[in-house]
Amino acid sequence: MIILDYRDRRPIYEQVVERFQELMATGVLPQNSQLPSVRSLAMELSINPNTIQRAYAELERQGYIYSVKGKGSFVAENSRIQDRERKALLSEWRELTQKARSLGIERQQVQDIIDEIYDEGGDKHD
Amino acid sequence: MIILDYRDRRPIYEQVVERFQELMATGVLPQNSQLPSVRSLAMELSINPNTIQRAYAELERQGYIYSVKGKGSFVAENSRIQDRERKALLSEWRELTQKARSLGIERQQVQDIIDEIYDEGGDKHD
DNA sequence: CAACTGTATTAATACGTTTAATACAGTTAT
DNA sequence: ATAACTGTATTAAACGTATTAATACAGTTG
Repeated sequence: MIILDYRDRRPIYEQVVERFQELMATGVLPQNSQLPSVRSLAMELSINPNTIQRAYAELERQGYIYSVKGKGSFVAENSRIQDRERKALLSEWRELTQKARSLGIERQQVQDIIDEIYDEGGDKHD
Repeated sequence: MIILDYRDRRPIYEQVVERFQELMATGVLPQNSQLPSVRSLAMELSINPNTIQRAYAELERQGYIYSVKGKGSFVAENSRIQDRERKALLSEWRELTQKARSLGIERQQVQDIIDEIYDEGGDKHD
């Protein structure tokens, strides 16, 4: 479920945060479903529990999960999460598109990529 | 010309590298034009010359500039630079677009942003 | 020769991440 | 109640990297 990339320069806890955000945004982790415990996930990834602790604390701070002492950590209300993720991504996407234009990339070129991705592209929708 | 963002978590030398790449890719710094000297730029940004030295070394390693002892540092052949920048950006753009689709963002929505940017958008072309 | 250029090197400092080792608090099943 | 889970908090050490500092050397230019 979680894969660490040690060549990635970003800290581990941040990779964990981002990965869980993806899993929640895509619905793989449904609302109120339980995350692995701090200690078990640390064991599984062969890292220190404190690092997972930090990742979970960050996820909770951002409203992605809620934690209950003695019980565990759970996915927060999903609709909000997906909405937030989409907005963040679209904002990033807009920036990058503007940069593309400023670099003189033709409209047709980005158009082709969109067609490619949205026509045949990866996984099916319902 | 160069602005440092100390809230940015990336190292200073990397910000300098990226900023110069932009200036070269957009043609603000034409081929063979001279970059500010290591010491003068360090002075201007109120940072250590070694940091600029590192940024320039990285730019040279990546083929963006060439340096001549006693003379200065200069922008390398520009066509290659712009080509490389475009390819790098398009690759990043494709990835982000795929992520958008996987998050369930509609084709029309990204289409609208493209239209917005490429129709009215920022600066004029020739 | 003076005043610029780039380049190299060594040391010290600072900072953030991660680990380690605990401890405490709440839940659950036996 | 006790063992075995959960989350949470804290302190210290280790480690890597970025940055600064202080030089030194080499080449160019007027």
